[in-house]
Amino acid sequence: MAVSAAFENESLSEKVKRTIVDRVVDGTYPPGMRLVELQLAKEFGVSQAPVREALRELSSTRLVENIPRRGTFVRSASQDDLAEVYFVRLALEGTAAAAAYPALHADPSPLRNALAGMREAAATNDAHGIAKYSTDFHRAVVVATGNRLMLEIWDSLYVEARTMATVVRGHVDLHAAAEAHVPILEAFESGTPDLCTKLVIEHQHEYSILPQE
Amino acid sequence: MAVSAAFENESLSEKVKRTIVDRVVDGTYPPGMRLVELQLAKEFGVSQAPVREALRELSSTRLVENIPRRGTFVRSASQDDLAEVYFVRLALEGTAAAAAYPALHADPSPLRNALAGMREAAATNDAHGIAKYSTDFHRAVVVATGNRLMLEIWDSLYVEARTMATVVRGHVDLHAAAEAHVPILEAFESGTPDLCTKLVIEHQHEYSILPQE
DNA sequence: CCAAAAGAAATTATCGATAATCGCTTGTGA
DNA sequence: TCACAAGCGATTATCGATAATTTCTTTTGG
Repeated sequence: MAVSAAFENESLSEKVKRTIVDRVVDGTYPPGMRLVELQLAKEFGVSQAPVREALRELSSTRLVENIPRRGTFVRSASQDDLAEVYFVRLALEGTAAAAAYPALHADPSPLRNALAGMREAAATNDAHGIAKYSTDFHRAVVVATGNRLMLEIWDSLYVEARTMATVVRGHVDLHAAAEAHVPILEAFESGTPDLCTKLVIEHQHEYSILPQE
Repeated sequence: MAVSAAFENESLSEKVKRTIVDRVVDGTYPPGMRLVELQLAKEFGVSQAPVREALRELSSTRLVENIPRRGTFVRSASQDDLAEVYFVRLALEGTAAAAAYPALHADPSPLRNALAGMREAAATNDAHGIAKYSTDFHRAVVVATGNRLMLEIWDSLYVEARTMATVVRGHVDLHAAAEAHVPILEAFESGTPDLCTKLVIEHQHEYSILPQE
């Protein structure tokens, strides 16, 4: 079978979705490529329905673009598109930071664990790991607000996938990427809500500019 | 035929979608109600596929909730849920305001038109109109950032639908609601980006608290 | 009388087939 | 030669039917 079978309890359309996400992220399906429903269905050994469903869902997250009656295409990860994502992250995470302060000040372990993960990944030169734990770190801030809607929206930005693409392609200094999170952690531990917001926003700005060569 | 036929060129699933949105907003499908695919299909005279597709899409916009293999349900518009929406709006619109400043300072007509619409609606005691133009006003701020992703996310919050529900049910003073937007307009015309952000956030706060009786 | 299990009913997920539509190619007439 | 229309191949949108799963009901054993 072509689609991953990792999560046994998953629906077909979810498996298909994960597979397509992977292939878009790793470049197997390059930007602009047309994704034909029946073609993918054949490739994955399923019928059109789950593929169509997966594509529609990915379209709502902007990983692909669906034009009615015409088809769906892999979105270009152009600089402009990435900039839009970073701006939205800035809005969400910046606002989330102050709201998350009480919870994370009381228990900063989610941030600490993520930082520890990043450091270990940096030590072993593990780009995947950096992407994962960096995502964990930022996600923890949103989680700590207790706002499920914001978390859902944040998740729909596919931060991990995009971070991975950036890290893998962009020759990012892994150690520096890990340590860049330290001031934010410290602000939650011993700073103020406003400082947290400020640092999160600055952090976002750095990365929204860095990734271009 | 049960589904509206207004836009002739629309796909079935879009017609179905619009119909469901209408019925959720006007309370025909009350919060918590289970929406059974084949049942709706029969009601609308279509097959399961377009209904399923419509429901999935509405699920991605959070108007309904889809639980895999279990069904989809109309989301409750509880106070908590509304608070989450307002917090996300605060994050998006607050951040958008400063970024929108140059464009709206140069040409504040979208805001002016929306305000004019609100005033007219208030004069004729038109709750629908207030909801529509108030939505236009806030949306214009997001539009002016030029960030399509943020606009899509903002749109997915169904601000107009929720505003309408609030206005219709909540005995809101229409004149006051209209005039509350004046300081924001003035800030874009003759203030600073930071002031815009500040006022937009305050405006959001007011309304995130007002609607409870 | 109650808890667990077996069976039945309802509903979602998926399938394979067909209808509708789109974009391209080819042919036609000026 | 070129604008345009008819025809064709490819693909999306929709259908009706079936498989898989969940939920509800009933039965069984203690």
